[in-house]
Order: sequence, then C-alpha cells, then structure tokens
Amino acid sequence: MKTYTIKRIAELAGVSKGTVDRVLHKRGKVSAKALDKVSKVLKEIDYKPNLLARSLKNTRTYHICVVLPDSTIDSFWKPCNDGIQEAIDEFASFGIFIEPFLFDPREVDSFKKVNAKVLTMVPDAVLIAPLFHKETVQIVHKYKNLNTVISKFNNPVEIENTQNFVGQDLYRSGRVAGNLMDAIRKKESGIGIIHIDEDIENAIYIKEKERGFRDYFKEKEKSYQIETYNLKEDELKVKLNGILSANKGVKSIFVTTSKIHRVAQYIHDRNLDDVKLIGYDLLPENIDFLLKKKIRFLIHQNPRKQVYLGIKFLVDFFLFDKKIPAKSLLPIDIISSENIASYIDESK
Amino acid sequence: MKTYTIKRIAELAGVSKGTVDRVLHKRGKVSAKALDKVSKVLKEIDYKPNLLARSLKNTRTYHICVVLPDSTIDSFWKPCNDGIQEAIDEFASFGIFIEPFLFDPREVDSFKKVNAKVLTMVPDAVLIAPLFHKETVQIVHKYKNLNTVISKFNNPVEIENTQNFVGQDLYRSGRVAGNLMDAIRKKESGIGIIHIDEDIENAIYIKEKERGFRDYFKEKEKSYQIETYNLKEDELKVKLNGILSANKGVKSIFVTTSKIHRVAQYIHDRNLDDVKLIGYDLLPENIDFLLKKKIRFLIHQNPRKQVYLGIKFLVDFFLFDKKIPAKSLLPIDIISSENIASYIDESK
DNA sequence: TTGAAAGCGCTAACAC
DNA sequence: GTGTTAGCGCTTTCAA
Repeated sequence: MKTYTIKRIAELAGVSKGTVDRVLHKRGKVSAKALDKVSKVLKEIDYKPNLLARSLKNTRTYHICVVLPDSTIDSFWKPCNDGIQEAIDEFASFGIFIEPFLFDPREVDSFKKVNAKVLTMVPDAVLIAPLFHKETVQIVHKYKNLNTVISKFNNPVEIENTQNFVGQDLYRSGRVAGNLMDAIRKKESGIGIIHIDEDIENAIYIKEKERGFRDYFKEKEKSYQIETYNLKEDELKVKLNGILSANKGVKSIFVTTSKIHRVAQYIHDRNLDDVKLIGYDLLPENIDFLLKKKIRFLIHQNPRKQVYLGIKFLVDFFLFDKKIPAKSLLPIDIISSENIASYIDESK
Repeated sequence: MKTYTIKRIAELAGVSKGTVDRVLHKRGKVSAKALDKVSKVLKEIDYKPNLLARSLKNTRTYHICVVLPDSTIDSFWKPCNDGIQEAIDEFASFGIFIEPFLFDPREVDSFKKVNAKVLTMVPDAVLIAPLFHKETVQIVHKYKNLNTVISKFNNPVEIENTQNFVGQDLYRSGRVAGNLMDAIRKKESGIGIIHIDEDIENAIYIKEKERGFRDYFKEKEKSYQIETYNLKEDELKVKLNGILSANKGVKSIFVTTSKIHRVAQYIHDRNLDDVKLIGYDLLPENIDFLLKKKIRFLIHQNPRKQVYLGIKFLVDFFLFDKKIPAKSLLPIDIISSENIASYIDESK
C-alpha cells in the first residue's frame, strides 16, 4: 500500500525526475531509449500523480464571477446566495475568489450593465444565469475574447463557446407535474395551466414545462380539458375569479413558476379546499402553503445546488484539470409536505 | 486579490515563519511580544491557510475499509459498489486507499468474520453497514482500540464511539409513503403493508417505516383498514393470493423494502391493474415495473450516495481536518416513471 | 537530450 | 523563545 512518486519512478527507470516528467506530459525531447525505460515502469505500476502537489505548484489565484438576478427582486434566486457563500467558504483556502454580481431580472439593461462591469475585471471564469438570450450571445463573445471560461446555469440557452450548463430538464419536469396531477386530480375536474408574469424572454423555457405537461396527458390518451392562462401578477385575483368560478369546473392547477404561492394564497383566502395545486420551487411562502396542504406538490429546481455545482466544476477544472461536463441536469425532485424537511436539512 | 502566506505574515509582523506557525497552531513557546505582533497582523488580514500545501506535507497514505453486504446476495447494495468505485477513483490521487469488504447479510458469522479480517489490517477508518446491532457494538469496541475512525451508513443504529452516520430518516420515509398512498389510492380500498423477508435484526428499522406510514393516516384521522403482513419470499405467491383475493378489498400496498418487485411481478402476471404499489429503491427490476406502471412510486434511499458521502467525510477529515458531522440524513426522494431518468443520469 | 536544482506553502526538527 | 532549514511531490528552468 504505497503510492508511487515521480522520484520513485525515476529511480526504477534509472533516469531523472525531469525525464519522467517529460514522458508523462509528452513534452518530447526524450530519447527512444529513455522513453522505453520509463514506459516500461509506467506499464508495471498504476501511477497516480499527486494532485495536491501539482496544483500547489500553481500558486496563482483564480477569480470566478457569478452573474445572477438580485434575489430581493425575485426571491426564487435567494438560495443561490447560500450556494455561492458555501462555495466561497469552501474554496477560499485553495486560492479561488468568487464574487457575485446581481442584476435586475426585469431589465435587460441591468443585465448588460452588470456584465460590462464584470468584463472589466477580466475574470478567469463567469457563471451566468442567461435570462436574456440575445444579450447573452453578445456578451459571451466578449468574454471569449478575454479567454474567460463561461458557464451557465438555470436557463437552458444553447450558446456557442460556453463550457457548461447546470440546470433541469424543463420538458421532463412538466411531464412529472402531469404525472402527479393525474394521480391527485378529481375525476371530471378541469385542468388549468397558469403562467404568471412571464415575459417573452423566459416564455420559451416556461413553455417547455407546458409542453411536457400536455404531452403526458396526450400519451395517456386522456383527452381532458386543459386550458392555459397567461396572467400578470397584478391582475391575478380578477382572472382567478373567472378561472375558478364554479361553472367552469377547473379544480386542478399547474403553475409553471415559483409564483404558485400567489394562487395558493387565493384559494386559501377563499377556502377552496378542493382545488389541487402543483408548482415549482421551495420559496418560504410555497413551503408554508405546502405544509398547510394548500399546495399538493412542488417540483424542486434546486437553484442552490445549480450554482454551487456550476462553481465546483470550474474549481475542479482550474485546480485539478478535470474536464467540465457540457451539460449536467439535476434530478427533478418531487416535494410534498412529508419530505420537505429532508430537503431543507440537506442545504443546512 | 492576493492570498496571504505564512511567509508574508512573518514579514509583516517582523518575525520568522516558525513563530507565525507556532502562533497559528497555538503551540506555545512564543513570547508575549511576538504573539502580540503576529496577532495584530492576523487581525488585520483574513488569513486562509493553503490546504493543499498543508496536506501535501502529510505525505502519508490513508486506508479506509468499507464493510457492506455482498450485492450478489442482495442486489439492494449494488449501487454501493459504484459509489465506492467513484470514491476510489476520485481520491486515489490524494493518497487515499479504499477497500471494500463484503459479507453475507444473511449470516451474522459472515459479518463477524469479515470484520475480524478488517481489524487485522488496522485501517485508518472503517465505514460499516451495521446490519447486526449486537455484533456491531462488539466490533466497534475493537476498532476503537486501534484508533480506527468508525462511520456507519444505511442502518441507523445508535452506537457509542462512532463518528458519523449517513442514511435516511426511515420514519419520515414511511410518512412520505403514506402521503403518496393517500393521494393515489382508490376510495374504499383496503391498504396493506408488506414486509418481505425481514429477520429480527432488520425488523426494528423496517418497523419505523410502518410506524411512519400508519402515523400519517392516524393524524389525518382517516381510519382506514390497514393490515400488516410479514412474508417470506418463498411463500409470497400463496400469501398474496390470500391478501389480494377480491373479497378482502386490499388494493393499495406499501412494501417496506426493495423487494417490491416481487409483488409487482405478481400483479403483473395476473393483470391486477387496479392494485397501487409503493415501495423502495431503484433496483433494475423495480425501475422496470415503474416504467410499466405496475409500481406507482418508489422511495429512493440512494445507497450509492450514502456510501460515497460516508467516504467523502472521512477523506475531508483526514486530508483537510474538516469536522465529521454526527449524522447526515439524505433527502427522501420520490420517484415516478417520469422523473426516474433524471435520477439515473445523476449517478452517470 | 538530460539531470540538477529551485520553489510552490506549510510543518517540524533542530540549532542557537 | 526564536529563526533557520529540510522536505512533502510536482513543475520548470537552466546548464551541461
């Protein structure tokens, strides 16, 4: 149970450490004879370079900037702050500096301005929540010119020159919602899909959830009545009055965003206990309604883990030369009032 | 954006590296004056020791033994092999040697024999699946004498002198099953809880699942008929004939172990499509029946992650002096035919 | 083409 | 008490 070192290999092969290193890294400038001797030894043993020593040599520090929405404007992003903080604490000792930069998710200009600022810092990597497609494409170009590594999370925009995406399969998550709705809905009740406050940019992705939801029922060949509603937050009450009016028979509602608590509040205020709700994300308000049984299931997109993982990939790349996966899709967690605690504990 | 080193601190304080090191580690033998100078500098800056350098100094290797059931005897444990392999690959470069040791989960003697063998190796740590309570207590004592760090996973036995437990809250998972069953069961159908092939040792823990399941319904004040059946695998068919005979009306079944596929096979063979099944674990057979809609939900205990995390805690402790949490409970994942893929991908 | 040597940050042994 | 020094495994420079 001993571990081989370059020094040991050099001894075994009867050459110097330098030569072994050249062979290992295929740097050339090695005679056929020396190459042969070293290769022979390497074939015998299972050499694993000591990654600690390797990256210690690289005494430089790395700067990673995270560009994401301000959670005081949209609280969906709040868990990301914890994920970033966790990464900061964990990786500081390895010479990794992580800095968050917040933009206003309602304003394209804010997104552009923040990225412009980050650009001036010439970071080694950026991890972006690419809420705005067109602008992200432009900005990615500029980062590319700086040799900045670019990763994305949360929004599945396909962009060239980026290294990595961490997020969830939205279509799939819509199917999961359909499956759950199928289990809990009352016979003969109508089904409503509600999009709340989604602008055009985001809409493309949100629609994926709807598509998955509808496909699920389509494949089951259950031709239920499924209506889609696009609502603005300020007109919510009025519209819900219409949607949930008794004669329409809509009793099962799938809300495609974290704003489901707004609908839950509505049915809570009116004691509409026969309405079944399924939505997204573990906002405190959503958890509250989940425990009060106003929301039946939530799908957990785990933004905290998304951002943490996005950073972790970059760190492993810089420090240990690990490959960054092009795409990593997190599990689609189903949350009910009974297992919610186990998910909250997890993130400490 | 620069990172402080001991050398730099020594310069700033006007002392030598050695003195700084003594202050940092409170090794004493430092004059009040020197202590003061160094402390002052340390207060100014945010010094984070370079963990890579620190553990590089410690050139020793660590030996971790994992004691778990042979997955060819009970395939529940199969994912653990992957988790262990992942850990082996990931940590080999850091001088960590991980070795699995398999026992026959049906034989106490096998458990004892394997542990005896591991003892002779005097490992730095063991991670045990403590299937047998009494014997584990005895063996833990012996490991303790060797100064071996002892962690456990999967079975929540409370034992003194152990560092860590990684697993799932079984009571809670029973509640989750109850909650799900409540959602999918047909009105008026009877509910059955089936324990398959559990001996006395394991029974204590399995009973926790039953308790959670029953408590859920109790709290809802739904006084359904819930029957419990303890079945041996070889008498399964005969007994199921009785349990599922039409006149008893049992249409909803909670199987408390990964052996749920045996029940699924039964209802599949007989086309009993109105029977709702909920059970545990992502065995290939279970996944198969999940996709065939014979099993409605599975609860994922994630044995792979359990063992990986158990090892990871030990590694972080040895290499980076991180504290080992006394208990870490994994999330209780709810798996359906629609989100199963996202969980399988996760483990690559 | 090769070997020797320096040095990354930290620790610990050893002089003074 | 204190400073100096060697060395962990690896990379890289430089002289031969």
